[in-house]
Amino acid sequence: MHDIAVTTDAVVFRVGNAALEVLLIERAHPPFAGHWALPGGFLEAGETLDTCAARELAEETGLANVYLEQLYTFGDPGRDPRGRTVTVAYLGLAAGDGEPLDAASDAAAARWFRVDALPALAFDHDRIIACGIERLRGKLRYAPIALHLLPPQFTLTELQRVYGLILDRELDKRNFRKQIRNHGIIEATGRQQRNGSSRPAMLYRVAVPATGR
Amino acid sequence: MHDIAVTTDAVVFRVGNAALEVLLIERAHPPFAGHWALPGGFLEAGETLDTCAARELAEETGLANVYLEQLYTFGDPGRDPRGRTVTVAYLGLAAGDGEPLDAASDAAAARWFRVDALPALAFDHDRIIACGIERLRGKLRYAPIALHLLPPQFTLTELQRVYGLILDRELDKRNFRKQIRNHGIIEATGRQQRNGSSRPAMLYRVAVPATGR
DNA sequence: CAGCTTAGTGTTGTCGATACACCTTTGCAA
DNA sequence: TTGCAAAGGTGTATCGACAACACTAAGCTG
Repeated sequence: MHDIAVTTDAVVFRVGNAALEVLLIERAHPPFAGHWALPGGFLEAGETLDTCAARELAEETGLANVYLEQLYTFGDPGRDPRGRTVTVAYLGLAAGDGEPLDAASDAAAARWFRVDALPALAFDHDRIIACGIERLRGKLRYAPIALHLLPPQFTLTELQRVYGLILDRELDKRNFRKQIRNHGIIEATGRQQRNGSSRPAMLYRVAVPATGR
Repeated sequence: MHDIAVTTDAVVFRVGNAALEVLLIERAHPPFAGHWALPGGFLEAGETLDTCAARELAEETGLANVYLEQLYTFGDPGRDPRGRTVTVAYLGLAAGDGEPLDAASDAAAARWFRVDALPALAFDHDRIIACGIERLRGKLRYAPIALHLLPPQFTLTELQRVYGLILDRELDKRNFRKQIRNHGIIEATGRQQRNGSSRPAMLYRVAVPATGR
């Protein structure tokens, strides 16, 4: 109506080898062609904002089945050289087990970048990523979102690594395990995982809180 | 660009006589003329989202100098019968001391309603208010936002009343005062307030954390 | 000055968070 | 076969945050 465009952008995190990583695409078209940016694009006629974020993410990077929640909306005039654009940013969490990426649509490439070594970014996407990190850290303290950053079965050491890397500090193994057990949101599967030449670790999964009865 | 309009809406709370209240306007024009709704309106060319929310609130209700922060963005297709509209909702907090309201612009009237006795609302504004209450309760636990619901000087009893009404449960006076003192975000002014025929109460204000030095 | 109304104050028990060190299980190589 | 390297797994003591709980103080009114 007032010549305003609405887009969504997704800040998708995973925990890589040794650091928190964010998913970026290389823009195939102007503006900012050749620059790295968050996956996202224009809201289409019949779809919800949530759907738009998931669709654009899948189109440009091939990632599906990613946890997504709304993050913040950015609409400063001048943030897009094409004209007035309001973007609804989403926070996404992907398991670190390396679902393959598949750049397509407006993306020339798609890659994970360590959050402490980001390239130059298009638009105000650096601000949006900073906002995402802040939210991720904050929410980790009171919500079990870290589970979205792991495959369906995982060891306690892996889970602790996720917390440690996001909060950027070392955690005590015994205290960590005690907390997790008290909250009771995960449960042991019977299975174990062997990691090379050391003692195997118990695998855990998210506990479903006694449906039915 | 894609025939999408962007608006802002403000969910402004205050603590009234005996309950949490939200500010509504009576819509002067279709759609939903005569219905109650949140104050808000279309984003204009050069302004930020924050500015738009403050401007629309001031235009329609006369309230200025209200604390505002972004809440959530609603964009489901069908939420506005005129066509596709995405609204960025804001959470607002006003002091309960009764700055007078002044309905104008698209508002035929402006009034405070108890959140437990809301009229029928336009659009999806009931959902937006529910979202605002949830955020207010959640944030109260870890951020000193209750101070925005009081005048610059206030008594501890008043502050406790604010917390109690928002959380909807009784709080222990001694424990409450201990917590507040420990957090150290407010300080005593020298002044006292007389409330009729009883002992006067000490007035407090927000402590500025030692600027300068 | 008696009585009403609101302001203001401390102690105790419980629970969650932190700090901290050793034994166990496996694979591999000497 | 043994011993060594590498990661898994476990318990206790201390401290600070939070909940429960009852009386005295100051001012006004009749």
